[in-house]
Amino acid sequence: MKVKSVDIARESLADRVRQILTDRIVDGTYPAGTRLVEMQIARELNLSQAPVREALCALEAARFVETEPYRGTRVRRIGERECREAYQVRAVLEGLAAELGTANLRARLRELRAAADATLAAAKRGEVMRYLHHNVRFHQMIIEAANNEVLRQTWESLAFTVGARIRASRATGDMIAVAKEHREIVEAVAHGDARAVGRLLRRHAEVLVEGMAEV
Amino acid sequence: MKVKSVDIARESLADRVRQILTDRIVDGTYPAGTRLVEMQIARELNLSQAPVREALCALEAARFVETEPYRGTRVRRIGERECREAYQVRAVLEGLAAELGTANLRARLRELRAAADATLAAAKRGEVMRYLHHNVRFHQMIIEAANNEVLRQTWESLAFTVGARIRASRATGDMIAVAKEHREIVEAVAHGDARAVGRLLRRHAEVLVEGMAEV
DNA sequence: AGAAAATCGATTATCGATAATCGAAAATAT
DNA sequence: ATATTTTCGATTATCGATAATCGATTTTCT
Repeated sequence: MKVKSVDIARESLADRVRQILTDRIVDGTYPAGTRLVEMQIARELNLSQAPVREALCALEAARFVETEPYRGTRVRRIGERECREAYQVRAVLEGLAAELGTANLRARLRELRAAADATLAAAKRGEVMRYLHHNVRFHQMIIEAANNEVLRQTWESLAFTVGARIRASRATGDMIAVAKEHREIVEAVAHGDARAVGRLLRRHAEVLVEGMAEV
Repeated sequence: MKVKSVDIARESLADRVRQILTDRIVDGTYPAGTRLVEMQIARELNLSQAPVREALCALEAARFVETEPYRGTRVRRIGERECREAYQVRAVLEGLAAELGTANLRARLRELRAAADATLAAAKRGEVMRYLHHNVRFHQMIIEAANNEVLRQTWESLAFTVGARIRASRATGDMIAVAKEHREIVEAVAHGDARAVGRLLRRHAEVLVEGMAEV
């Protein structure tokens, strides 16, 4: 009988490689522009080129990296323009989410308000990472309330574009102002005013776009 | 001096495979649920497993197919619900495009109107394929006018979900009604009324959702 | 010296073969 | 006869090696 080492591996090697590379890109170990050389990574992780290549293929699809034929793969660089564009798209997606999901959201009002409060609290204390965490959570709740899987995935596909830029720019400028807007949004949800929620979310994203500095 | 044969092959094998498989999925050669066996395809095209596998990876990312570890890949089946969801998302994307791009669009009003007219003409003659073609073209023009690359790509990523369902359901019900709405939209563009264009487009997509029958 | 051509090292793209895994069918046990 | 285990064929996942291509460097020619 074969004993599976510890069976931590229910996933394929390629999946694990993908996860590792994703982490490194997100946490800044591989900054924008870094070349990802297949055999280098393969040797480091003690495996062959194939699973690495597959992981890179997935990362390219998620637009984390760019690949040119015979020229290799590098971590994608996200410009101010692209980030602005992504914010505009996200804004309407969240606006839609609001109109679809305000009713559901109202049922979980307590939770939503908690997220908003946590965001504000972190902002006031200047705890950037915590602030970002709760901020994401707040928006995520809104998206999930819409109960529209296509919407959720589409929204998530923009997360990297937006997130990378935020981290890069350290644009934590007016965290407090942003967090306060969350409370406004919570109030609109409490009143069940879907249109208002949508409008606030769209404006919310627009403000963030304005507040973005060039790097 | 090197003469590049005819440079028909500037793309990798994997790219070509991807194109071939995409075509077959879109044109119905591989209906939903069809298994895509790597070595089978490789033998048919006289190449090894690797490029086929890479192509499948790309198709999975585009959500044309689904892959389960050690269980293979099959053409994705798109349900009524998912299609409805995709339409809702598309609707707000086009609404955004309208508000961003109505000014640009106005400059190309003649072209837009031509597309709308062609759609209506095809609808009246019952030429389904031509109708679909011009219909897509019309919406594409609106998206492109917005001059927002993230928006364009996001919109395009929904094309399969929506298109597959349309072909499957043969839901050509009220082509004429749809085409007539296009003319309304053209008029709003002519007046430069971005808000109205946005509203019309959102309603436009909603109507299509209603008109969708279960298969 | 300066431009064109040949060479070279590094890396990707592809190949052919093997290992791992799955589902179903066959064999065995109760 | 039914339930459990074993075997088997098919297919995916991974490997190691080779071919193709690229950019830079060196060489050659004028």
